[in-house]
Amino acid sequence: MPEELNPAMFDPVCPSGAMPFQIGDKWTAMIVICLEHGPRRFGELRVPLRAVTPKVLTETLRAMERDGLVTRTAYAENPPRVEYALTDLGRTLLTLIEAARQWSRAHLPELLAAREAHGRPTAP
Amino acid sequence: MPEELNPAMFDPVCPSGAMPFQIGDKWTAMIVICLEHGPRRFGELRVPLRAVTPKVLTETLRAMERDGLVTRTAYAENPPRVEYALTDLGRTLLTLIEAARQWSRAHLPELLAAREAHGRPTAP
DNA sequence: CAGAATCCAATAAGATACTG
DNA sequence: CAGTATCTTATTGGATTCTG
Repeated sequence: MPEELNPAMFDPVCPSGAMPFQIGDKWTAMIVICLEHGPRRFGELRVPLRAVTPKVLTETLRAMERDGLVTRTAYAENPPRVEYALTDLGRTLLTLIEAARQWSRAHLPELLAAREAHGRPTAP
Repeated sequence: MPEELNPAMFDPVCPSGAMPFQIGDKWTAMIVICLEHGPRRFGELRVPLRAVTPKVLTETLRAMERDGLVTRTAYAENPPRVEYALTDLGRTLLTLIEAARQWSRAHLPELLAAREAHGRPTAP
């Protein structure tokens, strides 16, 4: 069973917002990363993804389920418990995410520098 | 000097719209691919990208220029001529694009099948 | 706990027309 | 040719509130 998710996993210092690519929609890649080491409950995902409203998180998870990237398992308990897990297909995205991360480590600083340099001349 | 760009390069049969990832904004990856084998003029890019309005194409190219992905060279001629070319940084995106294409070849059919299967039960 | 329902704001993008 | 200028629309995402 996996450890608890680090609340600061996707903090602003993590430049995921500046990356020039996106897997699925805005939160898909982060969800995949959260599920990498085992299933997670809805509330668990909300910890590192506290910037996402439950509505959007639900929408994203439903879309991922529809695309065969995650499974949703609801246990008939009280209080309710729902677990999300990566499918084999969803797991294949990890390779791509890792490639994106490697690109970022290697080249994102250069991109951001270029953005800075071009941002200044047009700034008021 | 490169051949002319194939107008059908990104036709609807090309599932780029269904891919669960995106490099830059909507048209960035296609522009990178168009520039892979050498510089291209604005009008040349409009051939395979005829679904893009000049406004959006300009915006995308400007953003890419700002991020150091392409260079823009305007020749003081009449009629005017402008050429866009990949920078070294822009060229590094080709690796990532190729990774995305490989993922698609390997797994996109499965994703689309899952989407089909889940789409039917909820359809009215 | 795991969401559903409703409403709203921001952004992206397309249509259209015009110009140095 | 290579854009610019407006305008309008569509899509996302977020805020807020409520519930089985």
